[in-house]
Amino acid sequence: MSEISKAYEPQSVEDKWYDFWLKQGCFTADPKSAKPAYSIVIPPPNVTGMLHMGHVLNNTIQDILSRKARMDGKEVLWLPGTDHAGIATQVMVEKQLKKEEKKSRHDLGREEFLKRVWVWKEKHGDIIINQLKKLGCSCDWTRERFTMDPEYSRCVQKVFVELYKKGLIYRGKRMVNWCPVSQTALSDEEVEMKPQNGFMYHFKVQVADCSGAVSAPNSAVTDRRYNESDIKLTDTWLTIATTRPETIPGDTAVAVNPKDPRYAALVGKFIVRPLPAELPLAQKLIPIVGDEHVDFEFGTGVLKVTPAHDKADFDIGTRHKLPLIEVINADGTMNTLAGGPLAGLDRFKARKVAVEILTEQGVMIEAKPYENNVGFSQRADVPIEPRLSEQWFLKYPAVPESKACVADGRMKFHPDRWAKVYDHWLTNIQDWCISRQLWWGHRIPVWERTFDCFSIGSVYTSVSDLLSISAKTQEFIGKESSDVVVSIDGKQVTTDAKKLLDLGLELNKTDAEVREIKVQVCTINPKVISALELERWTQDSDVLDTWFSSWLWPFATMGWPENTETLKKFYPTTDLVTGPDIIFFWVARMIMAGYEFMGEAESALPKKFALPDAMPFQNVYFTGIIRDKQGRKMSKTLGNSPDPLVLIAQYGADALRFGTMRSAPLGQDVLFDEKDVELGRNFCNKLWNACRFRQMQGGEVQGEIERTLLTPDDKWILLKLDAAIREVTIALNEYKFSEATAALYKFFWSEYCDWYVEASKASLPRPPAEAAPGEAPIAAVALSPEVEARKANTIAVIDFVLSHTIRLFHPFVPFITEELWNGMGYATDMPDNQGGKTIMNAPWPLPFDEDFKGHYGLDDCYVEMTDTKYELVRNGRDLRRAGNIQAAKKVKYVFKPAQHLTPHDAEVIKLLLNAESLEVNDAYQPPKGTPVVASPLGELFLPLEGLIDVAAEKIRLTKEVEKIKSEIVKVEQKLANPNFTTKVPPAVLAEHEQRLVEWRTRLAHTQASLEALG
RNA sequence: GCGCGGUUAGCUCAGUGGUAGAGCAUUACCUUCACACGGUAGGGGUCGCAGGUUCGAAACCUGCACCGCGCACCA
Repeated sequence: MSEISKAYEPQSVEDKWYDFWLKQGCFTADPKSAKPAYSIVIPPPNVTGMLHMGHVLNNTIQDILSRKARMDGKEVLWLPGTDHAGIATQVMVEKQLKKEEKKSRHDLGREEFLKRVWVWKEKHGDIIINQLKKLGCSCDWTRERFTMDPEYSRCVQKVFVELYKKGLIYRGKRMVNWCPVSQTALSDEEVEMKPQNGFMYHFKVQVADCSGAVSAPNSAVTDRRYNESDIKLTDTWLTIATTRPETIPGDTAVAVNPKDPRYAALVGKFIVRPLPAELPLAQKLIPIVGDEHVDFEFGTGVLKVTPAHDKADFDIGTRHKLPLIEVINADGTMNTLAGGPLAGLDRFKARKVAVEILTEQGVMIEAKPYENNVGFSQRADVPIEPRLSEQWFLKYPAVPESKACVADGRMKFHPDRWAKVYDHWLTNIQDWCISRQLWWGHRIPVWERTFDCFSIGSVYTSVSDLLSISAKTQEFIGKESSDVVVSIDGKQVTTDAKKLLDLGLELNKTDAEVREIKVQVCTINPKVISALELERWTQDSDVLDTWFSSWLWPFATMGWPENTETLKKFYPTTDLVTGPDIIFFWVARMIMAGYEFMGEAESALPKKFALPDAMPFQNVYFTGIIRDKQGRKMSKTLGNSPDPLVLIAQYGADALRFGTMRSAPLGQDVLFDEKDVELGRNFCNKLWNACRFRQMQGGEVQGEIERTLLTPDDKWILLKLDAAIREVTIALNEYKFSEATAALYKFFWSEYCDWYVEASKASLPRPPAEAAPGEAPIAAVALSPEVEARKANTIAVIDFVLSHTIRLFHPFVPFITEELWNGMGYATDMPDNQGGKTIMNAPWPLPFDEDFKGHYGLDDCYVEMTDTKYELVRNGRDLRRAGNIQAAKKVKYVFKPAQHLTPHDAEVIKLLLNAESLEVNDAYQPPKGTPVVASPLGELFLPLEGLIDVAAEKIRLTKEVEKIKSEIVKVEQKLANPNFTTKVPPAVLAEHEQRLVEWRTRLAHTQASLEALG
């Protein structure tokens, strides 16, 4: 800090120190260190992502925790990385491909397309990482991970094999949430319910009797064997309510509640389905079934059942063995089974057309505007389509352990109300659909081949034979059979099973129709894989949900499945900082994965990982969600999200960090306002200038404080510093970041700058004024030894306070504090690993112990005494108003002390009053009308010789008197109440009595001031 | 429907039973030699409503209203 600019300029400071920290390896965690470990894994941002305010909030908190831990002497690992964001990344590259080459991914083919994704990743994947660096994040970049790194991929696939082997992963045909835009299945968590304004359509259908009909349960509707002649249309019509008339062609029944007196008798009869209109009557007939699911209060009490396109209807269909008719394609268009006019139309267009057809038929009764909740694909923002398809599912592992660790408080959530949400989700947990019909992601490590049932036992005799694996590989499999899991028609078999014949026949003898069996091999063993591929086995084409890789993040990033030094040192991690919006997506799943793969929870893995408690982190801090000033969520479409990098360029990273922290209370959403960042900048500037003031006093860092020379003001600020250290430390321990910043702000601005710095000027003789141009330089005035000593001691106090303050601030505003730490010379006295090189490992300030306080005479009475002095000053300044005197104008005060006043205190009061002089006069007789304030220290007069507006001042003081009187009445009433005086704790009683005395004193003082005005 | 937050100064928010607070905004004055990204002094609140507990409630309890969120959903 050789050149001290008048205002802090972050641009010239931030990059310099970040480079320095990197070069010095300050962020690199050493697993061999003897220091206690502290670790955090970053919530990996999407590799396609750009830094937004949510990242700023989240990562600033992680950085504060990491930096604080380093100063606490911990060995810190903050492990960074990105995730591959399956859908988002694939869509982004597809868009680029379309734009630049007018091609789809199918034009390129899977392999070539994936090459393009990697090219994109190499080119743009580190954008967000570099942005995090701009923010000052002290991540160990040497350990940066990406969820598609080869080692990471192996972890994901290994985990898949393990879970497959345990029977927790299975493939099944289920109703899933289908996104017609991305054309993939989604998990339940990726579906967001949104209220939609639509219509509730009421239409009528005619009831038919069909006495001779056979409702063939398992046949497709087109195979129905009704005789047209057996069908008797009745006069009864039923009204059905639906929001989705386009699915009518997929209806295979109408359901009523069997207890509903209106309809119970109709169960067993049929209705004529109005769509597709062109079908012959016999094919339009669908049964009326009785099902308890139907709520007869709702709609008309008659429910159309579309088992292929609705989850609840699917269940009804299963109960009544209804056929399924799929009428909607994977892309959301209608297929030919939907009927001529609808076929080929988009589902929403088809809805309109269906309504038109029904209207033409004269069966449409009404369309009421209706708001209902529709599931939307979170990613593509279109309504999802429930769809029957074959997908991979996971039965969640280690659920009881995961529930217990949070419920019994071993893992703490901050704020803890999220524990309830977490528990509720785990209690109602459904199997996780983990397969995605995408190309970008971890391919499912399952190979499949279909065999003719009759060749089993004749051509193939054993499982390994079936796998057509050479003798050499067979041996390998024999050794590492845990690597290879084989299923035949979904049932796991052992690889060394010799009795394939029995196995195969047993599997198939129940159904003569089945002529083929499916054999699955789940493995990540490359030798086995190459053998399989040679034999035309095909790998499952699906990839895994991105969260199926990020749930392994806390240990897969640390070298698992090897038992690495890093894992030993840093797992389980200490804190996790994330948003509550991914509590199910990520947090809950990581906990389950931790128990499953790192702990004793029935893991098939080597016991080297069997940690007594394998939960992946001890504390989870849930941030709020950043909103704009109007409380709206920040979003790209609204354009209400400021670009953090623009803010950093404009105000500095420290300003952004401090401002964000100050306005982010624990667990509450944050309404972001650029004003907050401005506040941060102003704060940094204040810090800068306070240090600048110290620099202007000249001289080296003063390490030694001479206790005999301490003034009451010195003791006051040291005690305030002690309090600030306590407050900030406690706040950080409780994850109350806004409280910590508020405490720092108050201490530094309102106590140190506003009072101490000003008071200290009494001990710091002004440096000689600059000579005006053309004049001879003014010679420095020699100071007396006493004054020199006092000056040096004051500077020592300033250096002490600043060197502590800067450290307290470091986790919040790392750049400016590093600049000041070095620039002010506070680093020079310290050992290299204790702050000598960088403030990053300077020790975190500790509250003063009793010895320290005793040595320096830091008694709490100095706080009270000095507060009284400052209160007198505040009142004295207020006197200027009576004379309408400008703040800058120097005026003469007279002080009539009530007790001994040291010359130093008199000087301090004079300075703080910005007085031309302060005459201390025991015998002062003020002229009538002289404004005065009284305090326990004495009376302070501002002789104005008739300048004051007596009337206005009287009014003000009279109001003041009234206010004080009312306060006195309040306290008196309390004290007069025997209920109060007998029941209240003595301390509170004493406090009230004391307060009454104080108010009475104030009353006397104010009345004296009033009388003085005549 | 179930659950969870919130409601305090114009705005954003602290405040876990004992004198209602901060920042911003605002008013007046001030470029005084660390800082106008600053200083000094001020104005501004029956703490959402109604009950209850208590000597005492912004805080604890009950109910209600409104705002927001999550989960589950009825076609």
